[in-house]
Amino acid sequence: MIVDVVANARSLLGGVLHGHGVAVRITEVEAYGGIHDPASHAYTRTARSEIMYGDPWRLYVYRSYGIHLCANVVTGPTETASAVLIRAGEVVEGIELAQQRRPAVAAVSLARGPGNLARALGLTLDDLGTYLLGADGVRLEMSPGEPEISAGPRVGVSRAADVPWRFWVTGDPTVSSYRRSPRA
DNA sequence: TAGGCGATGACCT
DNA sequence: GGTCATCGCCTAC
Repeated sequence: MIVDVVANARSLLGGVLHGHGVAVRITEVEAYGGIHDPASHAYTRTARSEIMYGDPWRLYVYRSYGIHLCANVVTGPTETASAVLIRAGEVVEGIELAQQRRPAVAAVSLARGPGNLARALGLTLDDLGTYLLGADGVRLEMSPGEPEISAGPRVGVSRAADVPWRFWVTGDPTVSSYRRSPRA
């Protein structure tokens, strides 16, 4: 199960996430091992994390620091609450719309960082629970091959801060920079 | 029921 | 590179 979420996180790199009129090629992700991972929201089962215990390939959107939204793919299997946080991507469709949502930002930074990515895609809490392999709304298009991948510790987590479950496309300019939690 | 604290980003130096 | 805004959620009374 832990191995699965890591494999799923890696396989999401290079895939394309379609939002509301904007699509991004995923360049950076983090794996969260659900009930076995102290850094995961699902480590303790609450109303907020309930969605992650359900069926896989659903969208988990949560609010961070009161303002930002972050997007996760629930990867299952059911009851393990494994999920993959989408941290960054490259806008490949609907650049004009993304720039409209994020004025005065360089193209390479449009979807750099989880909060920025969610904003570029136009995600809201209404998208919570969307089935990502469906035909409508927010959807995920898997990539056939795997790009060259680098790994490192996850950004901003205070627990399990040294677990190298952050994966990114090697050398890609849209990948966000590493910042360790001050409490780790 | 109240207090503390983020899976962050923007802005300032 | 460092600091701070900001508020919903979780945990402990």
